[in-house]
Amino acid sequence: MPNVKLPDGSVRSYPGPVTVAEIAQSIGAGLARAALAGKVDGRLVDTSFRLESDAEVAIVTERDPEGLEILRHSTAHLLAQAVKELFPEAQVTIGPVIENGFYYDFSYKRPFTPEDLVAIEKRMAEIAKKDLPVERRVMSRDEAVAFFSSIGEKYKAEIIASIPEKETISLYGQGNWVDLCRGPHVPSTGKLRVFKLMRVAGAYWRGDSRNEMLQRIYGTAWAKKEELDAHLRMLEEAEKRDHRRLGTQLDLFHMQEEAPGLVFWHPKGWTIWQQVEQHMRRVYRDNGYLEVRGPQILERRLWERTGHWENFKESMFVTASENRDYAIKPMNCPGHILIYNKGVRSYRDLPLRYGEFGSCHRNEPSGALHGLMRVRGFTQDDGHIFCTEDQILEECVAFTTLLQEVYRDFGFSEIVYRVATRPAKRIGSDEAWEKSEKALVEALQRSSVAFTMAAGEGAFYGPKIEYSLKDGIGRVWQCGTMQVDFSMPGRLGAEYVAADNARRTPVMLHRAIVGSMERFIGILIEHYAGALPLWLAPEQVVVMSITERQAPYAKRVAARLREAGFRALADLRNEKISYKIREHSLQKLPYQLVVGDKEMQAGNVAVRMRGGEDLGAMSLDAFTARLRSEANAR
RNA sequence: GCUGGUGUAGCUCAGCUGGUAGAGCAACUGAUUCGUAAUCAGUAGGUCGCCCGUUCGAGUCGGGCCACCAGCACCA
Repeated sequence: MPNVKLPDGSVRSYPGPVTVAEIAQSIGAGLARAALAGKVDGRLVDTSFRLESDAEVAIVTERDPEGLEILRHSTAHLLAQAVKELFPEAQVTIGPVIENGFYYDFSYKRPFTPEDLVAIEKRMAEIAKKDLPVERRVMSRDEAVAFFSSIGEKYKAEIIASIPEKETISLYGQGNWVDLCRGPHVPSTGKLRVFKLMRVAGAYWRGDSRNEMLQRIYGTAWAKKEELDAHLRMLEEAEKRDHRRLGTQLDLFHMQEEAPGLVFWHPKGWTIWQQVEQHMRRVYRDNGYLEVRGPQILERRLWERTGHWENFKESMFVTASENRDYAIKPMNCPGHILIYNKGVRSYRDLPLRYGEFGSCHRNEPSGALHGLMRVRGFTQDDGHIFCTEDQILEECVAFTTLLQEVYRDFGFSEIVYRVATRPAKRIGSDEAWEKSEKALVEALQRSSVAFTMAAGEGAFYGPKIEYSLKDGIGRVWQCGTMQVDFSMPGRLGAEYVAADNARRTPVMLHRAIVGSMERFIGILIEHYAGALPLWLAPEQVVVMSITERQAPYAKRVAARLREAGFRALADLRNEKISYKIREHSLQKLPYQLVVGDKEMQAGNVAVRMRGGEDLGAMSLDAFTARLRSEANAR
């Protein structure tokens, strides 16, 4: 006689064992219809789940986040069923839920085409309409392996065979289609109404590039049609913000075949770069960093000593001269150690902080290249802090604070923190790893921020904190990093004289805030959809004459703005004012000044802001004061 | 690197079954001198990604390569 406690605190008693569906029905017919699953004592179950004893029960509907996930998961099954009906020879593998949707991987003799997708989606809708009941059953592991082998699903059999022997396996069936699955699932296919297949792409079996490549079909699924439409609109919006597209439209940079993965910065793009670089240079200066500059090319033997040759020689650009081999630097730290090594360092000099806008080249695989986001030639705001073990914590805390300030300057308020720990392929002692991982964790705890652990994702020479920022449309970009390195200073012979006059090896901290300048500018472009804030905008003000009569005045106004330190230009073309406004609006200039006879006579400018707001006429001094305060505010 | 797709004027794109290229915008010239998101007219602009092949003839068909796009793998 189970007593069921509902989320509102009320308790209902049932005469005997009762299913989640029956509980929903007893509460109301509407809830019974909406029920997708149940939550019994915090555990998600099917609506067919039968309670034998007292429990806390919640009915999960599409309004719950878990409900949406179940909907998506069941839609992945629906996809697999449709594919098997249309292409019986296809083999199923896995079909998990991902952000905004799901995918399912298939093995098939040929790739699926866009036309196939249309047919599959149609079949999915047909199956959903039949409202087939979804039924769960359990088997022992060996039975399940035998079952999937018997129906020719060798990938499924392989997955199940890797599950521990004792576990029971749940299967879900709808119509004449059965899949291995932990569940839960919706009670019937009729619950699946709002979905859309998005694309096909290759994906390796079990995520390993040595394995066979499968066909992955991506889809999206939602509770309501309006949500799907909103999602599709968001994708369109993201496409409009694409930095590659805006880079062309706003004439910021370009890339071309002769230099894959390398950037040609145009005058306007380079102006943005300079704003970012000058800002970061101020950050170095104001926080105890000394700016340095190392050479682009260093001898191969040096990279052998650092361990990079062994780990990354495939992705280093190499060159030779006379009898010696060189590599174009893929990172700046060895150069900084060589600078450190010139001269005897005392413990009194530590922490010693070097910063460089270091230009690096890495021969990234062709398939990885992506606009400014993944390039072969990039520039890091790379800093290295030489310190003692006792100073690590303090430096990490200070760096985290600094990074938060810089991200705020650039307009990013949300930061995601992760600590990446020792990978399988690594150098250095376990004690050193232990100690440095601890220091990173403690630094974040001291900074009072929430963080997650990423086991095995550290660099080969040390663990790291990864700092990611969230952009204007919610995407997360990893930019900043703080890495402890107990190995490289020793490998390159760095040392300092301690208080007891002994020679010790310093710890090196690798740190970056914006990371790659190229990528960060790409992120800025997308974050602001090209409409950069005043201090970053490549062109800040345009002065537009209405007729030729105001040309000399417009020129003078633009010149005075430039003298005041702003990036101003004059548009004196013989075009209608509305034409000029349209052009400069498309170029996303923050301010447009209209000067006609009225303004010229009064010595004023008529101010139009980006977005169309008309601020009316004001004196040039008043306008300059406004610009100054806006630019300083960041 | 792997799977699939794409590559035509500065940009966006059209060009059916092979018969030596077309539009809009931009550019240039002229007219217009105009008050808050496109004035009118004219002109010029292309080794159709590159190489090889099939053919009387290739932007179009076949092969190879390159680059880009999506995803996977990778990312010191």
